[in-house]
Amino acid sequence: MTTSSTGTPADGDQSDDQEVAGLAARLREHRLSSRLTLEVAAGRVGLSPAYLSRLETGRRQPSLPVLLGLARAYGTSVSGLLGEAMVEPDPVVRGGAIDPGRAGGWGYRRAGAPGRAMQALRVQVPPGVQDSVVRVHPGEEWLYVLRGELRVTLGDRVHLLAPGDSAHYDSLTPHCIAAESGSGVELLFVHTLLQSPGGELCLGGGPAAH
Amino acid sequence: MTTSSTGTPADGDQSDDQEVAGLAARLREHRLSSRLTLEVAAGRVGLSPAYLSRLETGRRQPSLPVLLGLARAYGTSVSGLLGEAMVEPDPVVRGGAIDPGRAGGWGYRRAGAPGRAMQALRVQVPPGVQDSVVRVHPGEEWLYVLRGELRVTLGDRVHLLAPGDSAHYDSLTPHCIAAESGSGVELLFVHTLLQSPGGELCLGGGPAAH
DNA sequence: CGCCTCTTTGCCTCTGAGGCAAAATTCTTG
DNA sequence: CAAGAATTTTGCCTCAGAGGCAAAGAGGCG
Repeated sequence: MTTSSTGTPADGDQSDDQEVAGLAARLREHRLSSRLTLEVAAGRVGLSPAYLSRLETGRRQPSLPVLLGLARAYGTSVSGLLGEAMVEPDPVVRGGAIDPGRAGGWGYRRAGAPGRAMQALRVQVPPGVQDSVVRVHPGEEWLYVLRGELRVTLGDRVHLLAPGDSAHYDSLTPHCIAAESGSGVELLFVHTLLQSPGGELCLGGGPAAH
Repeated sequence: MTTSSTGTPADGDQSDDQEVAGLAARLREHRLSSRLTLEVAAGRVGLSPAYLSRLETGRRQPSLPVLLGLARAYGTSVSGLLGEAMVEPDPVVRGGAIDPGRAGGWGYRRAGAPGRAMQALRVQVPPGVQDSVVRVHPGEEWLYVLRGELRVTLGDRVHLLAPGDSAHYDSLTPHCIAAESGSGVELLFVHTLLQSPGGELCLGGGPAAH
């Protein structure tokens, strides 16, 4: 599914099927590893043993409440039952709804305390400039769009950020930014500083600023 | 069925409802934050806009395939849509199926290299001994049952481990262990050493060994 | 006011969730 | 090996509810 969305609606049928098939196996796995019988496990969730058997053999698909019940009964999460890759939370937080817990770390306004591992900048992205260089480096970055529309590429996903939107991501994911709107973009940029070997921070000029 | 059958098992009805209610809100949130119209979003997943509207207003519950499709369409996980607390993977790994990636860190056998932050022990838990002290300290612990049945309490969950089973958990979760079987338990115990202030490791005697 | 886009609601169909009881299979034990 | 207990699977039925369609609200805008 990391496959970039091809645009066509359903290419997911197969992977869905796979995920659901895995669910059946994982259900059985969990029950057996807890050394429970169908009857006991089913009773615990409020199901009939017959139905649970069908779930574990992939002949039925649980509804949402049943799925939640099973997850709880087995002391795991729905995500765990579905075998979902531990997806890190969406790096994009839209305007207004900025998680105070995260964006609240806003004391580092401007160039923060020198000793800090974090630095904040106010950046002007000129209209034409294409930050074509994809960057990868250790640390963490957070940015917030003040004016204009920003195109942020994180890994293979492209996000369009409007004023008020923000993004928080691991700097190890390949990333690059560019102005989407014709009049340039103004943004706030915060990142951790992991003291590059050279010691200087190459922040001065041009599109290579971040 | 969703109606909790016999009184005992299901206290989950409410939290389930809550989780499902959250789903509706989160669906809308995701779609709006992607600036998609019902029609576009629905088309992308292969649903009718009307149905998607019902999902977002909590008037319908998506089936599993639909849920998976939505998660993919919005670039998140089912877990994310359900707002599941990021559940750390089940600390208990049953016998045989020991994840090689984790249990494989087995080079520290016995008392590992002194400089290492990890140490391994072979522990005898006598029959009667109740390790009633709940421990909390920074670090990580891993244990493996060789003989007998071990009762491991992690947080508020009690796990029964048979020979071949293992558990891997953060030492910050309150934990205590005890012999379940009458003839005592024999286990391997590995943990990180975060150099206690006192400097000594109080490993010598009795039930306080870990 | 009329037109447009977007969302919600009424209503219908028909799949498939889920229970029950009987059959099949596996595990014990004499 | 046969009798019996425990566990899992299958046949069959019912009915809630998933999900589509088309029409009815709800805002914006000229």
